[in-house]
Amino acid sequence: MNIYCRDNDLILEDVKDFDIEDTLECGQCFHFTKLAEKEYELMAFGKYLHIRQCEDGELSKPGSFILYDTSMDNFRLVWKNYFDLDTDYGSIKKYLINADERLKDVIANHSGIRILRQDFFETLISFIISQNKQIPHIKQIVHTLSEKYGEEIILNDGRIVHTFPTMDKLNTVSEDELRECKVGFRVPYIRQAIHMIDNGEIDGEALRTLSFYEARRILMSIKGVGEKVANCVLLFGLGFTAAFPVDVWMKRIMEEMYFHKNTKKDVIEKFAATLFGKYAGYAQQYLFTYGRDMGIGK
DNA sequence: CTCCAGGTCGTTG
DNA sequence: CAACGACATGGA
Repeated sequence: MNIYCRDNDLILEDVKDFDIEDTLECGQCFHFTKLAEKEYELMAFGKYLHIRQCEDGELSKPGSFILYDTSMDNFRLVWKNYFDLDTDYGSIKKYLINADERLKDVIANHSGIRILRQDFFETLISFIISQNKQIPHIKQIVHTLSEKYGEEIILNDGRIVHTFPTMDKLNTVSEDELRECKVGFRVPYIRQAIHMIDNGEIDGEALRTLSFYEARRILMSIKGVGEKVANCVLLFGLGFTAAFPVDVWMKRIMEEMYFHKNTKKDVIEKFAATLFGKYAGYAQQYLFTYGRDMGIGK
């Protein structure tokens, strides 16, 4: 990967295994807006990013991206890690294809997916909201929460965008105010999660140092956080790449590919842990997107 | 109008 | 343990 500045923009060239659309649209994050083909704006870690993936041939090398109005410091501090750009996806793909040859086609379908390394708090709240909701609804609620309680960022053109609210800010929001954001029956879940973080029972940085199962056990002590939501938080918000969230889609896909019969979620999860090991989380995201694309299971 | 959504909880068999 | 309805809200 080559990096250089051009005016106020940052140019990335020769980035392997990265497609901005694959990565943002695969259901792992919710706080972004599509501006045009392969062009997005997004907020994370209190920062705003306008990014465009170049057409092949537009710049001297393929796999090029323009990060508008972004400094090298900002990139190194936030976006490099957010997009997981230090991870070699080539070797991960080899590992997964070695585990099961059929993953070759599954990965080829959306080979530019990367597992975003997102903020713990935002991931936790977003996936508590996600239960029994469709992705567009989740995005809508995350945007509403941000507009009401996030920090303002004033862009160069004068437009105002909002970051996802901090834990301290959401901690001051009443039940009724939360309900106005359309989170419905999840209000007490969100409030309990915030409370447990506020009083120190839950600490994102501390969770990172624990074993996968220990960290998950603690996350699931939050009412409203079950195995699936906990696994999403572990994978997308805490860097546990072995986590394998099994939702309705994954259940259908795994049943179709491996079990050929109705199978319980925890059985599927154990099977995936055995087959895909430390990279189960990556496999999950390739499989999820593949299955959704193919419309597996109606 | 009915059904269901990147689920989880509490209650019954 | 396994099965099942409830839960807010919005879109098909």
